[in-house]
Amino acid sequence: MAYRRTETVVARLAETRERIVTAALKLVAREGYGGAGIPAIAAEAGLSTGALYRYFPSKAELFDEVFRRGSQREIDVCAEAAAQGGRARQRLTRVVEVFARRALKGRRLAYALLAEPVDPLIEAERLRYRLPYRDIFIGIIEDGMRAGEIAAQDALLTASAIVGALNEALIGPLAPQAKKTDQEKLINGLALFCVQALGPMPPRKL
Amino acid sequence: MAYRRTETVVARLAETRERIVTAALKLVAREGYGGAGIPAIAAEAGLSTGALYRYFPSKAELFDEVFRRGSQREIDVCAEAAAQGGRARQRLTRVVEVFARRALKGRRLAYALLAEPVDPLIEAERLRYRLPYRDIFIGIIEDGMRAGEIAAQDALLTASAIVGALNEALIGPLAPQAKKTDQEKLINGLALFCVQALGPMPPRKL
DNA sequence: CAAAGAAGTGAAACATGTTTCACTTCTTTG
DNA sequence: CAAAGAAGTGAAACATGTTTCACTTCTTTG
Repeated sequence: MAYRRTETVVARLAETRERIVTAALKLVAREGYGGAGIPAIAAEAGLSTGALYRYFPSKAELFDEVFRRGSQREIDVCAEAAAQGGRARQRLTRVVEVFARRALKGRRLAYALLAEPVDPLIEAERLRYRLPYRDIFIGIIEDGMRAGEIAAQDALLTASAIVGALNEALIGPLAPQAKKTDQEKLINGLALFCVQALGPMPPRKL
Repeated sequence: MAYRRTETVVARLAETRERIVTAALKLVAREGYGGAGIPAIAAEAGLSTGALYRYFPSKAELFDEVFRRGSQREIDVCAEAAAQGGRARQRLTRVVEVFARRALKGRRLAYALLAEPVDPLIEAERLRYRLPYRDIFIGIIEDGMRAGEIAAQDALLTASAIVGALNEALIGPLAPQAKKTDQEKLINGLALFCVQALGPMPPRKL
């Protein structure tokens, strides 16, 4: 045998793979899906179209990773906000504020991740990355019910509705052609909406 | 001149046009967008692919009408539910119940109209038909604020969030592969969510 | 540095639709 | 029923990407 993947090569391969994902994310964040075709991504990553296919077997699989990468940080930050203790309503408020504030800061990418029309094939991947948010809310709601802070309810339903409410209310302001809105007002309004949707504090059991 | 569009012909043309829209709606409702390509729609309407293009200059324009047709009835029913008087919270509850109940009854079509991944080109058309719902909610909220029934708030924000909450909470149950859920519980849960999100009754002004 | 095995190239092939167009059929009129 | 104008046909052309592949370049080993 005359060739073996040496450590250096393996490292470079990993680095190239990484560069592809980064390039895709960059293009999506800058130009949306229109500017993020395979040849453009390959070029941005500094390699040929054909070579890209040594790293990802299809565009769908590449974008699975792109979404994971793009979403993971946001999800982590939200999860952290949720984990910081306090009562259910406080935690929910924190998460909503963090989520909305960050989305409004990285608008173009947030728009692509949440709402920009995209190929059906890829849409399926994107949809998957809503679930972690929903699960964060489910956790908060269940804790709140257990602690008697919020009335008994279907946590899955409430959590899904909150996710939908956040996304839909943000789509307008996130859209590339949106005129700028008062962000703090929007964030506070959204947090209030979500907290109120949980319903009033239930009467204390004796 | 040897040919003139006679009334009969005009009527038949209108009828054919109508048949195209109906065929498209039928295919979408039965098989989703995968089964609703131009040739399939033409065949279902009983004419050739080429002929269809005498009635609609492009697929996007055809689907604009398809969505209008598919949504208009629902929008009308919701608008009617909103118009039936009562206080803001009652009206909101009625609209949410009507909307959700009807969506759950015509599941496949509702799924296609609300959530099924679709070509970006067509997605843009579909998005447009969310606005009427939002506007219905805006009307209710503004009436409620004027009447002092609900606290001052950004009606656009609240209405958007409600639309998003309804859609997202329904997507799961509407998806073709969903296991069946307790519909009445879902409907009531959604209505409660939305009403509570409006916030508590404001203190009466003296 | 020759041999072997991978990785990289980029033009061409493919895939998957939508849309067009040369031709045919139908409808109307005188 | 001939002439004229539309409507209808459906195979072919187009459009718009993604994906492949014959070939080249690079890396490693003995």
